[in-house]
Amino acid sequence: MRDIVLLRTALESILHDMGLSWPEKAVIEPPKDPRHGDLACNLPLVLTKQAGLPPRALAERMADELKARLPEISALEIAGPGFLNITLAPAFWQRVVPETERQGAAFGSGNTGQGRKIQVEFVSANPTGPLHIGHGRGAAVGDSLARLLRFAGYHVSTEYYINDAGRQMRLLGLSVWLRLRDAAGLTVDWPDDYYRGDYIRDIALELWQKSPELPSLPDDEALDICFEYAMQSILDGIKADLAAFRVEHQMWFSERGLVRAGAVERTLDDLKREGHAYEKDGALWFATTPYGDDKDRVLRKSDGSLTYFASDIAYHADKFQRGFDELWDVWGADHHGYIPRMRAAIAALGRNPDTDFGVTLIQLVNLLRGGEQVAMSTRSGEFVTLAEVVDEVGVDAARFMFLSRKSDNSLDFDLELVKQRNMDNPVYYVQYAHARIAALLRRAEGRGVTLPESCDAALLAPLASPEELALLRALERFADAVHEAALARATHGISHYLMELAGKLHSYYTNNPILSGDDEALMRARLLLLRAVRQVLANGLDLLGVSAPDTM
RNA sequence: GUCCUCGUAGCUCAGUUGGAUAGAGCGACAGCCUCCUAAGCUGUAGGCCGCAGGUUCGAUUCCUGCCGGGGACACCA
Repeated sequence: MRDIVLLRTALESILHDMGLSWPEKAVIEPPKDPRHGDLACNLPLVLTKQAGLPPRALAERMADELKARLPEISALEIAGPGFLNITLAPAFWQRVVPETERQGAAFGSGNTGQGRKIQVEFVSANPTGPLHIGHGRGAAVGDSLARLLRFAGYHVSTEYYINDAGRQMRLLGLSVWLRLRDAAGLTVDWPDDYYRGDYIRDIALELWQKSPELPSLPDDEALDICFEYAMQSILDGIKADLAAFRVEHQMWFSERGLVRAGAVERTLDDLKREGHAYEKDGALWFATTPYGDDKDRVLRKSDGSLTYFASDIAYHADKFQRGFDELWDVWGADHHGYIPRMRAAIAALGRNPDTDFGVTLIQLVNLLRGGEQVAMSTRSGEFVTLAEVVDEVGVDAARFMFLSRKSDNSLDFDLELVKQRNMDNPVYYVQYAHARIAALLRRAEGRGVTLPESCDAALLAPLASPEELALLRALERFADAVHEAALARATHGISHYLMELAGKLHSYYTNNPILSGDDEALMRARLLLLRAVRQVLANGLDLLGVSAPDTM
């Protein structure tokens, strides 16, 4: 980042002096092939036309000016018709090390968000059963997105929306009630769609023990008690599972609370008043088509009951009223078709759906065990819960697996593979890099080598080999990776960055004896470099919610 | 049927505001521990970036069509 800013500033000032301006198409970036130097800048044809010079002459003029103005440049070549390949001196790159020391855990953080208030809503699973592996993916993605955005200078709030007002929840109460009646030896008419999991029976038995009088109560009353108890019990389980998965929701928001406060009715009134809603066939419709939806959507059914969509609009209106600039929702991919109507709702609320609202879709997780599909269905009760998976493979491996792939691609999650401690499981590769450095620093300390809290340029001067410069450059790129990932509202770039940094570290570690050399100044410089690498690995892993162990 | 999305090495996937010779890991093959953690390193092989057009000085990237995988299309949540 520093390097690009440096070069860009210099180039702009040169162009300015020539009476030219920076063209849109000109890019400064690290070349894919390191042989082309640290930075490559292309000079588009537009520029040569403006300058009235042939491409080669312009490139030469720019090169001369750059060399005169930037003492940091150690090599500069003109490649092809319009490429300037620039190499910066080691001293420039070495400055990143004291920067990691100064900033510590904050190194890499930035001000991409400029304090923008963004709310990330994720998981929000109906509390009708324990979280399964698919919820786990959404949990990891949402939680890490929040960590990333916070790190990048956004003001982030995380929230779980509890859908406790709908039909599914009545069905949950009924399922528990029927289980309880069954256990009490009363007659039971099983509907087709009740919840069958063992946890329903457990809840029913637990409740019966606490309230032995329950089977003799009238249906309505008993149902209410069953529902309340079951939901609370399941929510407690969900909270515990999320906590164990290192996932934090700052706010738990109840749909029922929203409905009871009259917020849904108020929102419907507002929509009607603004001309967004109309009556047809005895139902209340929301005109979403003007905003690009396929068809208009029902808000209140002809039987008088509200749709989920109606309360969801009220919910999003409520969020905006709470002062958020942007709402970011993490949804299951089956909500794909729901996005256009939600965007329409956002627009009807007077907000910009392009900038103030966004959705991350979480594709399906195919849970496998040794290549065999594991069946999942909440209703039938045959599923592997998040808690079971975490128990089997660990939080780190599970989170890293979820976060190293784009979330809108389906993911094969093979329990046997994720348990393995090899490169099928990249989390260990990254963690191992961290642990190796920690071990090395411990050993150095044991030998009486003490490192200063903060180092100066002279101490780092010995770092000049290609591998060392590659590591320094990689450290420099961390902030860029954070910036880009934050703008993309996706964390997989961080995982890939960490894999790359760890790879460079392992290679360096294997090929360069750190402690056994006889050049003490070099040894100290290398230890300082590695300490900086460890800091960046730890910072990156923390964004993913993965631990950075000192020993493995 | 309509819309969305994906298609990159044998496998799992990165990469693209259009730029030089397209990357990583796994798997395969060949090497490296009397030495700082071998959960590691080094090297080799492996590619019409789905196909066909278009825009451009330049396309894996943008546009159109087609083929193939996945998904969404309720007065469900």
